[in-house]
Amino acid sequence: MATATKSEVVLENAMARKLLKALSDPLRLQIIESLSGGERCVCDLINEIGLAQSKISFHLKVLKDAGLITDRQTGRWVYYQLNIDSLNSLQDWIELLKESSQQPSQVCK
Amino acid sequence: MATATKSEVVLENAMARKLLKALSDPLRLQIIESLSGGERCVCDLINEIGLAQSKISFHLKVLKDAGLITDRQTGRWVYYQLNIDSLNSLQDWIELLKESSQQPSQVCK
DNA sequence: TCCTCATATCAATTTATATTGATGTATAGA
DNA sequence: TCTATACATCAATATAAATTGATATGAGGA
Repeated sequence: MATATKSEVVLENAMARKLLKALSDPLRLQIIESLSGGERCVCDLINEIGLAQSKISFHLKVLKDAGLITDRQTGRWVYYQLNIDSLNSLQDWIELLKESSQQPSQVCK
Repeated sequence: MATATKSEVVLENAMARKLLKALSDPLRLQIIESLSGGERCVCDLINEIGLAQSKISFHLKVLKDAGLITDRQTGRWVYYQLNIDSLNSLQDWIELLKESSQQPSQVCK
């Protein structure tokens, strides 16, 4: 059983909000799923996904701002990688949701 | 270590897409977080969240269509509850993402 | 049957988000 | 220093999603 304090829960919620927002776009999910195979440079992502460079770049920024991915530059290339910590946070948040969610309601009348 | 086949992964992705989209709205998250305390009727949600009934109703529908919540009617009241299965699917999807994501990239040149 | 209450739905509008095509910036090599 | 390449950013536009206020549905009680 998880033992998060109230303020931890609030923090988790704020973080989950950002992460889920970033994950709500199909193209961003494609990027995420591609990165789930390991680190990739932007040029590879563009080839793999086959869409405009500015589009990919825009969505990479959204994902990065949300903390879902990290980047590292080497020469002219920028490599992106999934940020495992953010994925763990999301899993934790879901775990907390599940905890007491099966309790029956008060009856309305 | 998870052992999903390729087609299972594709299915997980399609499902994750729907769930994440539904979870991307702040008001829907509020509803979800409220339901994480247990089943609630719409009237309680409206009081708790303090927003227009049509708004709450609209977002409940989105969540229900995505499979995140289930409903049950009793008389004039409708009770909503989190669907644990959907939360489990989401956790599984995240788990798969994490699996080989830390592999280094091929070097570009 | 008529009225009220709980909830759902709808059309019009507003707001948020993504796309496009062009331009900017930094790096590396000639 | 000139050019090409990799990537980021921007302004304009297009698209999608949420909000609003009104109306509809359907259950229960008088």
